[in-house]
Amino acid sequence: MRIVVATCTVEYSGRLDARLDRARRVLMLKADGSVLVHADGGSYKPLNWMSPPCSLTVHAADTEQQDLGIRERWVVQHARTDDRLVVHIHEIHSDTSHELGIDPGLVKDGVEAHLQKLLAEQVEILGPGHTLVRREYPTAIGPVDLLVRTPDGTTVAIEVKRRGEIDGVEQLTRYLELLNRDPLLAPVSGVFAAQEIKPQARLLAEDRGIRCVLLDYDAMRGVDDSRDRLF
Amino acid sequence: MRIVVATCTVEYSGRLDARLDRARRVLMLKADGSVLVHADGGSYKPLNWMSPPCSLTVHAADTEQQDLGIRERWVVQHARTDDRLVVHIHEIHSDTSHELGIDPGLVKDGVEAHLQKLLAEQVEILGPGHTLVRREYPTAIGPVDLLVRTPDGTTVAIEVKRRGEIDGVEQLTRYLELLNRDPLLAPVSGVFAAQEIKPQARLLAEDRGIRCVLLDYDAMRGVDDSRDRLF
DNA sequence: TGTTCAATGTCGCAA
DNA sequence: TTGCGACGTTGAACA
Repeated sequence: MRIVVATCTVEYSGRLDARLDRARRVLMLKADGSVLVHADGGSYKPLNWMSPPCSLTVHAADTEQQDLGIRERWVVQHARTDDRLVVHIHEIHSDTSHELGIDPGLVKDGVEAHLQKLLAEQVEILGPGHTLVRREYPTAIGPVDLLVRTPDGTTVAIEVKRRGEIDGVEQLTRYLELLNRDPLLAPVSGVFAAQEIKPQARLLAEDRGIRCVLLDYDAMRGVDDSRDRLF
Repeated sequence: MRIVVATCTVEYSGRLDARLDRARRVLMLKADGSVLVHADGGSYKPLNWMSPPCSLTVHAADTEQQDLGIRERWVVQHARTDDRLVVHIHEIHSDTSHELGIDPGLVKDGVEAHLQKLLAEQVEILGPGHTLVRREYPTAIGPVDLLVRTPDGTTVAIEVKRRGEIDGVEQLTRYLELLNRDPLLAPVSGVFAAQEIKPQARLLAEDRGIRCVLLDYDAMRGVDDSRDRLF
């Protein structure tokens, strides 16, 4: 990893054209050839960047560029697409390199897949006597998260989300429309299950006869843990 | 902007829980308090981070932590939410600070708006005798990209996208539903026009009687260029 | 390799 | 502030 603090201008062309006027910035050059241009603010997203696979070539400035105060011209070319980043180096304030080695990587807990798995195992959260038909029930427009049967034999399609918003309700609505065309399944009702449900999503869901269920991840995980201890 | 190269472990808790085991990484501390944890690979996204507004407090390691080889404990707390990032510093390899000033920011030039403009000018792409009613035709739920009339007088609502996905079909469906309530316009048919249409989006569109049209951006731009030369 | 869907998405605009 | 759509989305899982 090489880190350069430099006064520079940057041009990107590829999926769009964009440019950064002259200013002091941090350039992060990673071992895989990728380049990040960061300012002292904004979020984690760089102002501009090139993703791997790509390669950096450094050119000395020609006379005309030198007259403009440019010392070097860095061209970062993507390996497969015609995306290209050009950095004009006016002045280098710092230039250091560091060996980092391979990172062990991020370990995550609490994503949607976990929620879905836990709910599949604790399907009685939806109501007494509910049984799981299957997870990821396939349809022509994609898999339904969970398909469940109630004690009276009704089929229920369940959409699981971490955060329930309108697009999740739309998604479930599409599934329900499709599933209800199947005479072997119909009538299929819907449940929108999430850790958090936005008011507008709840409104839309209930307007369409879809039941909303709030999930308590910690409690569900607690049940899961205690089962682990039992068996 | 402070840049620290350190051997560290990192823990995040907030919208989910995540942890990074001990390794050498780059920590970028921005002027607004935000922190980025970068490895020597991946893309522009950090392994872990905290977005502003947030604040960093540094604690000396207690005896137990010192025994584990930890020298400092950095706590980055988000100002409004309970998102928190904890960095355990085992060893600092480099620690530098740089004044960058305020960045003039990125100047962009978009593509999607251009596609819409080109199609408005070349509306015959949709079929012979088609004429433009107007671009950005206003409705209660937002403007329709293009409204067009066929030779037999039928009205057509067109949604233009660079990449046609399910969201775009949903959007057009909502417009069509609304437009078809207007007795002066109805019946209004729909066209989903994009440089690229995903199979599932095409399936959904056609199921709803919406025609799909692939746009050739380069060809359309070519026509535009040759017109520029003519007139 | 291509497609689909989640994401600590982030970002920007408008009501 | 919230909602909504676009993004050079990125990233991962799966066919």
